[in-house]
Amino acid sequence: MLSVPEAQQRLLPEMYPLLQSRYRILQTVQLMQPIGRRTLADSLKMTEREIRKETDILREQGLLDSQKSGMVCTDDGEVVIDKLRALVYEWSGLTQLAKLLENHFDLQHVIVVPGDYNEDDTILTLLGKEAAQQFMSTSFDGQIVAVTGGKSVASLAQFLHPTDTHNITFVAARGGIGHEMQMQANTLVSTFAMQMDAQYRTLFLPEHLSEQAYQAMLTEPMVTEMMKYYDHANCVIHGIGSAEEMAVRRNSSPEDLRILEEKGAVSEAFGYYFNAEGEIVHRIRTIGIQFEQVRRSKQVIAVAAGKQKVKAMLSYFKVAPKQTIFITDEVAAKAIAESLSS
Amino acid sequence: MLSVPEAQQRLLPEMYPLLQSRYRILQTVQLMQPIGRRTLADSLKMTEREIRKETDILREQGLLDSQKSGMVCTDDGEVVIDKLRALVYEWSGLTQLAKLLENHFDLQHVIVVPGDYNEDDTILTLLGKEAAQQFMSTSFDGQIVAVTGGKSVASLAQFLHPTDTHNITFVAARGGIGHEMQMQANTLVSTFAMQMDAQYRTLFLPEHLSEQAYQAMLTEPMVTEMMKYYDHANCVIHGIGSAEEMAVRRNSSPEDLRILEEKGAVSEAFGYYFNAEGEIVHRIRTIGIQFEQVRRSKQVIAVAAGKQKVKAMLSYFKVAPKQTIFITDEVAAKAIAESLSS
DNA sequence: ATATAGTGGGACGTAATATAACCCACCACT
DNA sequence: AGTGGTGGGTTATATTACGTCCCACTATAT
Repeated sequence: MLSVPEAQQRLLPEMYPLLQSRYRILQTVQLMQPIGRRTLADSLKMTEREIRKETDILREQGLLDSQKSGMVCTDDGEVVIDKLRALVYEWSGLTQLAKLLENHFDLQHVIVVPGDYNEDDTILTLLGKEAAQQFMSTSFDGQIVAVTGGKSVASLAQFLHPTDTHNITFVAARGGIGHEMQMQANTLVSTFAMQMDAQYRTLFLPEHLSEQAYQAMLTEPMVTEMMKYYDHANCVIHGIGSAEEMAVRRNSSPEDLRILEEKGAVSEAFGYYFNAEGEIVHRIRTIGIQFEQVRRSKQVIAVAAGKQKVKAMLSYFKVAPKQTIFITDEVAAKAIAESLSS
Repeated sequence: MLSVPEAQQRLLPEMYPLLQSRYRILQTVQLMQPIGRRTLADSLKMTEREIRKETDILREQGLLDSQKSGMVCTDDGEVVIDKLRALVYEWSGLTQLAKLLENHFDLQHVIVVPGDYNEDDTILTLLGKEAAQQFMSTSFDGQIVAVTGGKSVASLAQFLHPTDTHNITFVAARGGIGHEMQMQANTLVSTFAMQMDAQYRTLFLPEHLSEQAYQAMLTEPMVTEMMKYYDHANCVIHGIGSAEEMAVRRNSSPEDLRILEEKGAVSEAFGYYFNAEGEIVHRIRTIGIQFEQVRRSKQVIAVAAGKQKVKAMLSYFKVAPKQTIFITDEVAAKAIAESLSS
């Protein structure tokens, strides 16, 4: 039997793509407000005219407001976005995709965000929004949150805000001093903490330690303190990297690169490298959270998107903790689904 | 707070008239199938091109099928029509209109069908469909149904079909031999009975009897039998006429016409004439069901539509039995609502 | 058997609309 | 004070929608 929305879609087939595109526009305005026509058109890979036509209608409907500084989403607009999210995701097959991944990888929850991470600038923002929402909706007093680096994890920052929970502590999941300060764990924990009026602990350490230096560090007070935090972490927020990409970004030694290639490393997460079968084949020699500690954590939020990371995801999720909440984009999810069915 | 359909409508305001017109087309095809583009266009007062565009889409969606003899509604199409009826009526404000009349006239149920009885040929069919549905859904074994004449009542015929109830008897609510055989009570009861595999009783009598003839008739066996039926009628299906119209159609005597005008007759139902206050001011002198017998009937179905009958409706419903189910068209309902608010 | 009214599909010139690419005055930052 | 981004306006052009016929066919009624 047909449901009413199905019947409606049957009678008005052209409604579906229209709704989807208009929803996307309104959603993007909400995320990037205030924003102008041209910037919006660039961001969504649409023509200025198309944007103009749709925004005119949205403005007429009172979902959008045009100010001197650009277009902003009205309160009504936000309500509409919230109300229709489930419907749009359902129609786009995103819910089904999510369920598929959820079952296959045996994860707690999977959220698939519409669009292509590589094509659309707003996807990263969407990922962050969903992830932040997931995190905040389950946060509790005295929570200890381990956070890794990376663009995906960084995307949460703008959506974190103080909740009625207190005494949350963000800790950098790994020590490190890198080039891209903006994306580093140490930077992120301080940003996150600031957004949420919470505490944070950083760990500034060289990325690659010699065996002696490593052993020496283990007894340092600041390190033992961090280890204690790692042991009591209630939540881990992390990204998933493709092995090559990560190794290059960390400008690993030629020796390390050789080892990684030799051992068939495909994915990386919290300093561990996994091969295609999900086995740990290497670990960055630095202070950081242990995989076992991640496994014991009550909640794990994994954020990763983009087609280029599909292989890495397929590898890592062979061993990922079951309590993981995974947030990704449509393109990656579809690619995963395809590789599973073939 | 906004509901999902409301939010949808907010985001896609142009969807509403489109849905409405497309629904109307599909509905009309169902009622008049097989039907061609041009006939359909004439019937709906639309251009052929518009009909063509919409039917092309409907055909593509598998809701319609084009045969040599014309377009027909597929099974899927009928399902879609059923599923969306409530939604379309709701959006058109028909449900609200119906509730308004229901409350004001204190009736059991009011159904308002979209469109203008005078403009659109399909409205009569729609009225009949709804009325027939109401009747059949409440029919029971051994039911005695009194039926009057008129186009509105006749419209039920094509939608009546055998149900799992037995021993239904249709009886002509009034005796009569008129010109328009197709619309006469005697003709209708036989048609209704044939459609439903039921019994029927007719009463062929002159319309206007002299006092002596009337008194003589009362003792006739066929008349007394009918009287007994009237007394046990469980259901009355009738139309509502405007007084002038009816009097003319029945080519009443100049004397009667004078009396009617003098007494301010506005509406007519089962041979009774009512003035604007709903008081009985006249009665056709012929054998027929008594108003008191109608009042005692378990169910009363009144069918009447068209702007020209609004005054009559306003008059009759001042005294209509509370168990009446009233089926009318949008234009009439709106006119009534307006006259109530002013 | 034949006439006729009605059918779906096709075609075409025209009218209406959408489109892309600008310009402009203005504002908020830097 | 400069500069990049903003919404609004405009215009020639491309595209689509539209109304209106024509055609071959068929089912029904005469």
